[in-house]
Amino acid sequence: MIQELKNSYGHLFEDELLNEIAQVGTFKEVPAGFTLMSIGDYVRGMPLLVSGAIKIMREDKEGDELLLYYLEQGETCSMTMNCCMGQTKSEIKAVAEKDTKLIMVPVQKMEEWTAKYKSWRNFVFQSYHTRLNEVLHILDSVAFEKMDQRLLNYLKEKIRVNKTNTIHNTHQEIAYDLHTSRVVISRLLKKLEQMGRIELHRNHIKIINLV
Amino acid sequence: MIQELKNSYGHLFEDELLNEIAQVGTFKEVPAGFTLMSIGDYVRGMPLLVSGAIKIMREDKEGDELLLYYLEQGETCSMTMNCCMGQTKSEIKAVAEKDTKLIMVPVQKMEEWTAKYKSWRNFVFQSYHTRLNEVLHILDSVAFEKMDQRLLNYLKEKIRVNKTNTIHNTHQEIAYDLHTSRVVISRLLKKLEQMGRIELHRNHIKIINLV
DNA sequence: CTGATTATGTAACTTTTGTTACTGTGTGAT
DNA sequence: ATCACACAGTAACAAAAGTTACATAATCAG
Repeated sequence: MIQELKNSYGHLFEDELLNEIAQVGTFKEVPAGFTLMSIGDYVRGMPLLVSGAIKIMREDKEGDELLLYYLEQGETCSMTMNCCMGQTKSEIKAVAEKDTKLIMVPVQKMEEWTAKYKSWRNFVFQSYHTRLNEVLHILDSVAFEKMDQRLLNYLKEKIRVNKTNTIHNTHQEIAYDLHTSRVVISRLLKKLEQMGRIELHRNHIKIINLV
Repeated sequence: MIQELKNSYGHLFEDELLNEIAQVGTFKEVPAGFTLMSIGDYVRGMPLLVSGAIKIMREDKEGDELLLYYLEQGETCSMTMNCCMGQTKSEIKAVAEKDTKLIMVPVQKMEEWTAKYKSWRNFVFQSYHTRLNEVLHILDSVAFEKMDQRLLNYLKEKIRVNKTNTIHNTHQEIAYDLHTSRVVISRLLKKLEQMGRIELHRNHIKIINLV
């Protein structure tokens, strides 16, 4: 584990902190599609991403969903910290977007390290900073843009995170992520295909040019 | 200033920190409607609210606006911290909702105090925590609710912050806050009036019962 | 008082999004 | 092969939100 840790976090944390993480953290490997957290779960640990990506979604009591952002290598989830601090249950859902390796750190360590290590403090602040900005961008997208533009943003982000030109999702899954209906997504995707920007296939979409 | 400071922050910070704030902070008093910050402004200080309330709005380059939340006594703006950390320009607009008293603290002090005072650290974390949650709730509202419900939420929050049953706004102003058009707001307000839940007047709305 | 300005009411229409319903077509299990 | 099922295409319609246009009423400056 210590090697994985150093590769992803060596440039961020001092050796002493890396050792502490190695001591109290537990290594986890989850396959794509694995649900790491659901709405209502109690938060026990803080994830430090080593490789892969995790999809973070907002989910309300009625089961309405909305994609917030992806966690990637070297990142953590400030939403988790958020829940820990408030002693509240999770209001988000976390699903592995790819096969993912991560280290879980008990939440009790968080405050201790915040006082002890400047690098940890910066990491936590940086994380809050990034997540707040990402949530703001999603808010911009939902509040100011129409569904066709939101779909384009979605496809672009998806190929960035997955480093591929083929998106392996059904129209229904995309509809869930954007909180709309399958018919709406099929309609808009068909338009993109007619513009020659994508190719539609069963269970996957080939990206030609999103500009 | 030290007295104002103690009233609002005495229970949060130790005396030593209160003294430091008093030394480097500048006291400010602004009237309702005063714009404290616009999009593109550089962030020079961090506001500590002493009394009153400040309306925080998201604003994009096209001038689209959306109300995010209100800052109240004893609170600060993590959006400000957010901007400071990233060395970026402000992506929000701040307007005094009521006559407001506040203390401006130079941003340079932030990191220094974060290392030095546990109470400050907690305050900053708590602030990020609260703001992230508030932005999430706005996101829920925009993503999952229809305009009639969003308008109700808006009116409720407005009377809570202003501690009054009369809202002194034009329909156009409300439309800006919710990022919709004046006609839509007039339409929905008229429905609420017909339900006997509000009374409409020129330049103000009397709240009867929002349940 | 008069005229200009601002706020509101409302009709008529368009656009966008959401819903229902039905079709056809791959895919995989047996 | 055949059956069941999940996925996608599409039409027809409904609902919500946005737009344009105009009328009327309150307010204010001169």
